[in-house]
Amino acid sequence: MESLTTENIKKHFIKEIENGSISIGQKLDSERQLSKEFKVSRSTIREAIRELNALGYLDTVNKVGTYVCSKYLETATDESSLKKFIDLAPIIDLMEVRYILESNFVDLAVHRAEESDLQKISNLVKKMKTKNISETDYYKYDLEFHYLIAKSTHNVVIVELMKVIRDRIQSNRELFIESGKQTMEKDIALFESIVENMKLKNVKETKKLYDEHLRTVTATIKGS
Amino acid sequence: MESLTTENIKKHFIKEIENGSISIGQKLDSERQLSKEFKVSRSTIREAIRELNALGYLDTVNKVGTYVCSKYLETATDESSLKKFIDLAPIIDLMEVRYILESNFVDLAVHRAEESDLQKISNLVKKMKTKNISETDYYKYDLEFHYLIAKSTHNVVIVELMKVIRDRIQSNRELFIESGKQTMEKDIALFESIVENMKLKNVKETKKLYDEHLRTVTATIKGS
DNA sequence: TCTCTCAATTGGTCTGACCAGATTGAGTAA
DNA sequence: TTACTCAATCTGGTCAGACCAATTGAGAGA
Repeated sequence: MESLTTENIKKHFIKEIENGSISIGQKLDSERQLSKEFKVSRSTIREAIRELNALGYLDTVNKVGTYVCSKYLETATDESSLKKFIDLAPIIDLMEVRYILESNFVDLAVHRAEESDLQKISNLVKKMKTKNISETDYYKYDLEFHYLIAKSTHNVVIVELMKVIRDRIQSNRELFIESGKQTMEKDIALFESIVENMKLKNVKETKKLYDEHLRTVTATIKGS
Repeated sequence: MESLTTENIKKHFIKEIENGSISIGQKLDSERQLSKEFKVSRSTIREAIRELNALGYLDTVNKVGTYVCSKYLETATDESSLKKFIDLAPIIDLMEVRYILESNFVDLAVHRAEESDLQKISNLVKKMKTKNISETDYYKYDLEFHYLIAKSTHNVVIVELMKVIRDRIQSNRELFIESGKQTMEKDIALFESIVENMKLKNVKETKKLYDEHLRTVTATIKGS
């Protein structure tokens, strides 16, 4: 048998992961173990794992182990892929997509929201209410609210898209019009209603309220 | 000075490349040389280089050297970065997003479709009609149809998303159920009506027809 | 049964070595 | 001077064995 190269090992794992032989979240054997199994040195294994990390297939945790990436999005995203694309896209086009996505995934969110999701959203809204927050802070919380709703869909594509869209908006804050205290308070009340309706699994009402808020938000791009 | 980690080295090079301190095509020092410069072991340097290769920043040629990747700038803007993300996403999640997008951007498409867009769509439908095409070919044409509709929105984010979604579906064809001659013919008739209604700028009817087709399409994922 | 302790395990890094192909430059032949 | 040859050198790829610090899990002790 010919000896294996880093490239061979890499391809082997990609194949295994893509056809499902290794399932998402599964922990791989340790590097030392793998080097025995493949009869190569630990460095060869490590270099293959490094690449697969960069490619988003694996996620290695220091002193713990290497896992098939369930949250590959986080790793694959922040350096290269999706973010770069979103960051370069015209903000108008992006907001259009955002509106389409958000106004349509809200019902998925209601259906699939777990207790923990609702809890997080509740806590966020509470934070917005109790403190006399600044508009800048409010802005962040607002985006976070939308992101948490996205997370409740438990659809990784939606989550990841919303994450990078959120980041893009945050870093282009100057393009958006300030909300003003009045809108802020009105929105927070809206958030409360939304959470309550989500808890009651009241899809229709949640959707209506969410859409109302969305229209406010997306109408605040300067000059459009 | 604290000692450098693979992560540090990686970030260092990314920064240098992105701000242009290292120019494209330039050859890096040898691994042994770099390990001296950064005062780390060669393995650390190698692992950083491995990642940067996977991320598309560097290109290493066996026994020759490592070069700053000329492909880097190209890939940053085009779809390949996005592609990586889409290709890794669970197909179910992706189809959900696809459905949300498509069923909602169709009205944008009707509004914004230019003469040339309509022409292209027309031609495609004609091709599907006249020839006695195989199911495999039909499959491609179908995806192309959806893609052309997306293009008519003139929203680059939508176009890019649909492009990579289309490619992903095409390469995972086995996951979808064959349509059968009957569905095929029915669909082609549907396509014709859609084009005609687009030409008439009849948003409501187009949307209705398109949605009808979409439901057929997205219901054909095996085991869902 | 529960808590705490500690040794085994894990990934990250280091050193130093060998291989085989690529590069280069000095010396030879024209 | 010019063209060619070929060996010394350099390169990335791989290997073996070592140490570190954080994590983890099983066994000791309550």
